[in-house]
Amino acid sequence: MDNNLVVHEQLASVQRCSHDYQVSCGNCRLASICLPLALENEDINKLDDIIQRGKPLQKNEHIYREGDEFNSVFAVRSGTLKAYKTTDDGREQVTGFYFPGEILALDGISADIHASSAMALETASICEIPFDALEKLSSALPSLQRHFLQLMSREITEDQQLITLLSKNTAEERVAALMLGISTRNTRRRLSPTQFRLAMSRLDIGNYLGLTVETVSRVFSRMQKLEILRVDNKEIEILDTERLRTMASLGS
Amino acid sequence: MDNNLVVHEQLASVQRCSHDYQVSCGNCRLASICLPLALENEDINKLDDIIQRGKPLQKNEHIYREGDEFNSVFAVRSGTLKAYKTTDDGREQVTGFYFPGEILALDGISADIHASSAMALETASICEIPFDALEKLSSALPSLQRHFLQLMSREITEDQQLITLLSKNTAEERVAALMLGISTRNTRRRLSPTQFRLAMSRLDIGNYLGLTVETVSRVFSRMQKLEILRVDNKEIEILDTERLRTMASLGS
DNA sequence: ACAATCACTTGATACAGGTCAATAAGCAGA
DNA sequence: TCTGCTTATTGACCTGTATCAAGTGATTGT
Repeated sequence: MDNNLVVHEQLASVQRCSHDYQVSCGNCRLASICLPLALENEDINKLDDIIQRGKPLQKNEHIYREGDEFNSVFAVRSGTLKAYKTTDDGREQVTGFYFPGEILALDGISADIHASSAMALETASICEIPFDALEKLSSALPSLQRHFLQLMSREITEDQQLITLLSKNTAEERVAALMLGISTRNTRRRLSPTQFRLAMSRLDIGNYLGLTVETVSRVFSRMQKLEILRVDNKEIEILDTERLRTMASLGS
Repeated sequence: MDNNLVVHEQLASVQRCSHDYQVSCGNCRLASICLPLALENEDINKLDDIIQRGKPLQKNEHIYREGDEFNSVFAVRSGTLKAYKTTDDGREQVTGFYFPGEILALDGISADIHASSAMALETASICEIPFDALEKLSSALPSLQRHFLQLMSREITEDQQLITLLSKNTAEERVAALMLGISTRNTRRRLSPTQFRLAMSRLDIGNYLGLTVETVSRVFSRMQKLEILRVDNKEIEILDTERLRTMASLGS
């Protein structure tokens, strides 16, 4: 319990830094994993000029909704977001979770209309990057063009991994893979790879992984019993990364 | 039976046209749905200059394999291909089928290594587009840059649709959606939307849709009994597009 | 501080689709 | 044309996860 509090405080303080409206790409601690990656200082300023920083989003607020006109892509500065589509019969499909440094709305480029909705799972701040300006700047800066194409390609490979997960893996394997994924992304962001708070509900997790809430809950309970995870509501501690990894890659 | 033969002949003759090695983007009948889309005549020639056309691939030949160095993307000129990944435990996950006019290997950009393998499901011819040259040309031709980004974005939205399909839909709905998808793509390519020959095996279909061969086979049989499809081995005729559509969108 | 609502857990039961098995129909090579 | 091999179909049975149901624990707004 006390432990959890400590983690909260760490997370909160780290995130508070970047809540600063005046932050620029040049001094953003996420620059090394976000769009500016691979840009020279001088070029970062050019990118900086086109980026708009708005006021933080509250929990459950949308950045954009499916069907909205597409004008910008968005970088997460702090907080966690989910992207989701609404199916013809009104149900929801979560297509991804987005953490600081990651880019949203890449699926809107194809039809000039957002193909999914994006909602904050907790208080979050984002950078808006007008797409027209980004395109122009990309033409002039080959390394930015290259990096942006790589980001899009990464989105494709990640979607394909999810496809494989949904198509081939058991409930246990899916949950294990998600926990490992979050752990890895935390490492990149210099946060603890073994202790974190899930911003998303069991419903969102289940929805993302193609499982019901009940199944997700049962898997968590089972993993706790096996002493692979410690689960205290949204607070997760990975106790045995090795066994978790084995579990995720089909117990081979 | 006789009917099927006629369809074969039509397909074969259409494909024979584009088997011509000397074809250029300017006179390729797929120009309107492929990369040249949105380019002026003069610019098409520039694109043409960087494209390499090789000799046709035989059935089961690979264009590239997962892990190969990434240098080019590929456009399908004729035939059908599948892209697939091999999972850690050695199983296969088909991530997509590719028809004439469609672009493969977009998932290789992110890590400069092909993230999947691509195999011909029947005799096929392809255009190789060296990526470095395409990047340079894109910087100079905004409409090419835009179109290429749109292609990548389309790949993302298509993957997301597959994610939804795998996560939410029954076996019947998945197969129905695939048949409709092929029908739609055939329309774009000015082929019959109601009669076609599947280049892929039941195994590939099942693999793509997260189902076993047996289930795919049973679904086909059921749809035949309901007089929605006529199935004669790989030959498919859609008898009732409306009911097929209802089936695909969750019987609502 | 208190409802009232919402999120999560756990158990009992049902069913879609997987697995195993046997057969039939295509197809490639001799 | 025959042979052997691969692919597809069909049936019987089994299992993992959904569904339904009940209860407990969080969170939110007043």
